[in-house]
Parts: sequence; C-alpha cells; structure tokens
Amino acid sequence: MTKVLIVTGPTASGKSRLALDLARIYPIEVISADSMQVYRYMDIGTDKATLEERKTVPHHLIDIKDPDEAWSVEEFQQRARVAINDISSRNRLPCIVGGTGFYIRALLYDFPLEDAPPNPEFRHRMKALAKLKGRITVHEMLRNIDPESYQGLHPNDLKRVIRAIEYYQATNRPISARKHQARCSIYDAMMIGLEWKRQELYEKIENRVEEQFQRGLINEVKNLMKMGYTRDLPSMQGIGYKEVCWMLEGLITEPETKEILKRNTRRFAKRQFTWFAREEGIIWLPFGKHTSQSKLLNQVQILIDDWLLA
RNA sequence: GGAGGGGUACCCAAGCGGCCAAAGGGGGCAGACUGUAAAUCUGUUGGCAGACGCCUUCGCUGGUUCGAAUCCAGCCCUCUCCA
Repeated sequence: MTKVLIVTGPTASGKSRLALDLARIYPIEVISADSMQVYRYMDIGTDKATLEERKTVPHHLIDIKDPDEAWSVEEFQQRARVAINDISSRNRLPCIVGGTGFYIRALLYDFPLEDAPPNPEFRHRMKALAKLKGRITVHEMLRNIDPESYQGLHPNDLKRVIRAIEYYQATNRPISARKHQARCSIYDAMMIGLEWKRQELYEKIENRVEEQFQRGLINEVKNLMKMGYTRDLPSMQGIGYKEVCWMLEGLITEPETKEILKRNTRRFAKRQFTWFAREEGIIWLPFGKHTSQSKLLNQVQILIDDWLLA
C-alpha cells in the first residue's frame, strides 16, 4: 500500500509549520486538505504558506481555482489521489496537511463519490418547493424512498434532505446505505494530529486574527471584490472573508469585525474538535504555547521513522 | 428641585395576579455531518436528581392575597425632558 503521511488538527494549530519542518528531514511533498486554500487571491484569510515556503517544498492543491470556480470534495478526492500517485511514483512521500476532516476521510477510505453527481436544476427546483410548501413537505418526500435518512435528517437540514432525494433519483438507492459500507483505508496512512488545550488554542486564534488584520486582510478582501467576486460565492463565505465583506458594506465596524471573526474561528475550531473526536486512527500529540517546536518534531520523527521501516 | 420612563436569568429583551424556572434573540456549551464542509443543520442553557420532583431566582425591604416577576408602600439605582 502506498504510504501517506497526514498532518491534521484544528485551525491555527500549527500544521503547516510542522509540515515545513518535516520537509527538511523527509522527502515530502505537501498536499493541502483545505477547502479554502484552493482559491487563488485568498492568502491572508486562509493562512496559506507563503510563496517562498512553497518554493522550498512542493505544495499541491493550493491556488488551483479562481474564487468563483466550482470545487467539491469529489474533485479534491480525485486530484489528491492523482497527486499521491504522482508523488510516490517519484519516490517521495505524500504529506496531506489540512483541517478539513471531511476531505481527509473521503481521501483515505474507499469512499465512492462519483455515482451521483450534483444536479443543480433539481436542487433549484427543490429549494423553490421548500420555499413554497415548506421544508417539511420536502422532508416528507424521503419518508418512503429512504426511511433512514428521513429519520436521521432534521427537516431544516434542507441541503442534506435535498441531496438525499437527489441521490436516490440518480441511483435508485438510499444515500444512507453508503454509511453502512465498512470503512477501509486504501493507503498505509500515518495520521498525526496536533492536540491543543481549548483555551490555549483560542488565545492563539485571537492573536492570529490580529495578525491577519495587520497583514492586510481588509485589502485582500477589497481586491477580491474589485475583481468581481461577490459575497454570495462559497469561497467568499469563508471565515474572514464574509466578516470583512460585512464591514466593507458598512454593516459592522472594524472592532466588531475582529470580534466576530475571532468568535467564528473559535466556533469553527470547536466543530473540528467534534469531527476529529470520532475519527479513528489519529495519533494526537499534545501541543501548545509552551511546547517547543523541536520537542514536537522529535516525537513526530520517532513515529514516522517507525512507520517508514515497518 | 419638577414631570415622565426603566431596573427580569451570562447579555439584550417580552411578560404585568395562578397555565412562569419565566417567550424571543444574542452569547456559551454540546452534537450531527458521504458532492461548494471555513459550509450547513440540531439540541441545550438557574442549582440538585436517572426520574416523580425538590430548592433558589424577576433592584432592595416590607405589605395585600389561598397565590405576586406581575398589585400597594418605602428605599436604592438609572434614563429622558423641564428648571
């Protein structure tokens, strides 16, 4: 099986930095598992590795889309797998770095996604129906075709309700059946997670937001808007971008923007904690403001050396 | 000094005799997640208990009443206007 190194953890936990350090020891190439770093011109808000850093170590799946281009887990899955093959065929070690747990799951396991592509017209129709007749009506459509999803999905969870119906229409099978497929990894993966105490991470997040403002987050968003990328784009819904959009539209002041951005980032980190908590196979290494980077590196090195030999 | 308004749970804010541990929102906490996932959705939020339930709350003190966040009196804060 192809060996794949994974570095994950909540936002602001120091994943990119660790990857960069590892690159000095191992012949790795980074594949970003980050749903926002794929977009060009969004650098400060997504906290991308700098251009210089990316020159030292090859980075894949960063800056590959314009902010108004479509992007999805499925495309991530395909392209990341291609990248993995490419990297390991050149006898280098693929290193997945990112905090988008869904992406990592879709990548690592036998996780079929190609059987029911999204159907925008259908979604549009269903959304209109929900508006006209209520979300419950749409939810009810699931009752017979996919009782398990009907049970498990809240009527308000329109996106997923519609997707479940869409999936059934495309495949004639309930989407819930996919959950029951045993999860089997298709790579020899070494998963390292950076574990932080909640409070310390939150402090780190607040500092990072301040830095982002100093580094010119506002200008970055202004430029994006100048290029014609509007607030309704999924990319512009990213944390940091939507808040600054509100500010530029005069809805909130700058201090308010910072506070809201800090809060939204904290909440995001919490959602990541929740996700990772039930993800199996991650080796969590304690990290925090008092942990030295070299100590962390040593720990990681021991793990990786062991795994590489096995 | 005079006239009027207001003090409700972490915050804002409804309630104005019993159905009130108290609507709604914010924030907090927790959870879900198989096609834009930094998105989206859900639950919970005085204390104790697994549960029937028990205990402490609506500025403070006292009163009316079978019963008060809701009525009365005094006091303390606070806001607007007039002087």
